[in-house]
Amino acid sequence: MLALVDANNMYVSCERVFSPRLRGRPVVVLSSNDGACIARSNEAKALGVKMAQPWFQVRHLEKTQGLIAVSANFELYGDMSSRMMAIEARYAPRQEIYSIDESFLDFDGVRGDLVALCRDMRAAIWREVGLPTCVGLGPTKTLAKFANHVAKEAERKPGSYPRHLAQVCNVGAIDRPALEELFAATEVGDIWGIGRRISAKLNESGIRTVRELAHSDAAMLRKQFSVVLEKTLLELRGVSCMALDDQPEGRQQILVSRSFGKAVTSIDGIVEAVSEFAARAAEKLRQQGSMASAVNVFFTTSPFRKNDRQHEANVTIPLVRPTADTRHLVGAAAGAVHRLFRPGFSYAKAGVMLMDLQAAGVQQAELDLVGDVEPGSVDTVPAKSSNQAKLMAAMDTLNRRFGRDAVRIASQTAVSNGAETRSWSVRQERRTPRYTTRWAEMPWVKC
DNA sequence: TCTGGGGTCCTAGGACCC
DNA sequence: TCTGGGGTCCTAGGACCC
Repeated sequence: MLALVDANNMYVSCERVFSPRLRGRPVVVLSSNDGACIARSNEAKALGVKMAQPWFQVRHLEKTQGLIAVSANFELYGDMSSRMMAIEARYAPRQEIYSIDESFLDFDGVRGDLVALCRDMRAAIWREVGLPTCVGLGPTKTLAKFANHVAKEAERKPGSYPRHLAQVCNVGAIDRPALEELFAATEVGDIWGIGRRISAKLNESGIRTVRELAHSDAAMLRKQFSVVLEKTLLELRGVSCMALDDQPEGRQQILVSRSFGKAVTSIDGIVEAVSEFAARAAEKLRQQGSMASAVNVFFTTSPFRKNDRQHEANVTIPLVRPTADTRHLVGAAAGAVHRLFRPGFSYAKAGVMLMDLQAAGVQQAELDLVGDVEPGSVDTVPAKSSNQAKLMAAMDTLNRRFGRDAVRIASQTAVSNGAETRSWSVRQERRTPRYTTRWAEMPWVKC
C-alpha cells in the first residue's frame, strides 16, 4: 500500500507558522518580482484567485477583501520541507520525495491500521513543524494521488463527501459502489498525469469523469493518446505501472532562469545576469557531483508586451570537455551573450541550462590533435582538473560561510562608471525573514 | 507600470548504418 | 510498370508535474 502525503497550500502554510496574523485570512505567495500568485490559501481560492494569476489582476482585493500577499521565501520553504520529509520517513520503510511538499511512502511490510498510523503522522507533522497535511492511501501511485485529492476536497467542502474521508483517505478500504461514486464525481482533469490538453481531448471523445475513463478501453487510449494515458488507466484499476523511486539519480539538467526586475537593454546587463545564473547553476552542478558537457543560454524580450519588438536568443554551446568549473561555464555563457546580443531590444528574462550531465570523476582521456604538448604530458590533464576541483570546493566553502558571491567571477558584476549595476535583479518587496536558516533572522519570542 | 521557476517523459521524424 | 527491410541515435517539440 502506498501513501501520498502532501502539505496543504504549502507556501502559505509555511508563512502562517511564523505569522499568526495570516491564519484564517486570504493569503497568496508571489513569484519572483512579485509577478504572479504561486500559492493560495483556501480563503484566497474562495475569492477566485487562480494559480499563476498575475498579481496586478487581483491586487484590488487587498483593499476590498483583505487579501494579503507575501513574496516567495524559498529558503524558508525548502528548510520546512526537509523537516517535514524527515518526520514522514519515520513512518514507512521507503520514501520517495516527489516535490517540495509531497512524498510517496511505501508501507509494504507494515502491519496494523494504516489509516490510524497516517493520522498519527499528520499529528506529528503538525506538532513538530506546524504544517497541515493530507494523506491519500491506495495500491498504486495514481490511486494514492486520487485518495489524497479526495482527502483534501472532503476537508475543504465538508458537505459534499463522507466525513471519514477527510484528511486521511484510503481508497483500498472503500467498497466498489462507493468508489464508483467518487470516480463519477471527479473530472478526468483532476487525475495525476491528465492536464488541460488531454482532458479537453478526452471530453471530445465523451469521457468527462474518472468513472468513464476507468471503464474505457486501454488499447484504444494507447492508440488515440499515448502509452502514458494507458498507464494512468491501468493504475486507476489498481495495476501498478509506476514504481516508487526512493534512490533518485542526480538531475539530468540544471536550469537557472529569472525574469528581470526591470527591462535590460545593455549587453553589460545581460552578461551580468547570465554570468550570475551560470555561477548558480555551477554550484548546483557540483552539489550533485556532476559535470556538464553543454551549456544552453537564452535571453528574451517579453511576449506580453505586444508593442515591443520581439527577440529571442537561444543557443547551446558544446564544451570541449565536461566541466564543473564555474570559470569555464561562466565563460562559455558570457561568450554566447556577446555573439547573440542585439542592441535595441528590451530584454525581460534570461536563463542558463547545464546539459548532458555526467558523474564527476569519470574523466575521459583526451586525444591531442594539436600536437603542441610534449609526449608523456597527458598526465597533466588529471592533475590540472584536480586543482580545478579544489579551487571550486574552496569557492563553495567560502560562499557558504560568508554569503553568496563572497567569491565570484568578475563578469557576475558588471561595472559601469565605477558603480555596480545589477539592474536585472528581482524585486521582492514583501519577503518574510528566513526564520529557520539565518541566525540574524530568527524569530523573537517576547516573555 | 505589472504575467514564475524549476523539472520529467514520450513521440515523431530525420540521418545514418548494413 | 516495378526501387528492401531491418536497425540505432539524435533532436525538437509537446505533454505533463509542482
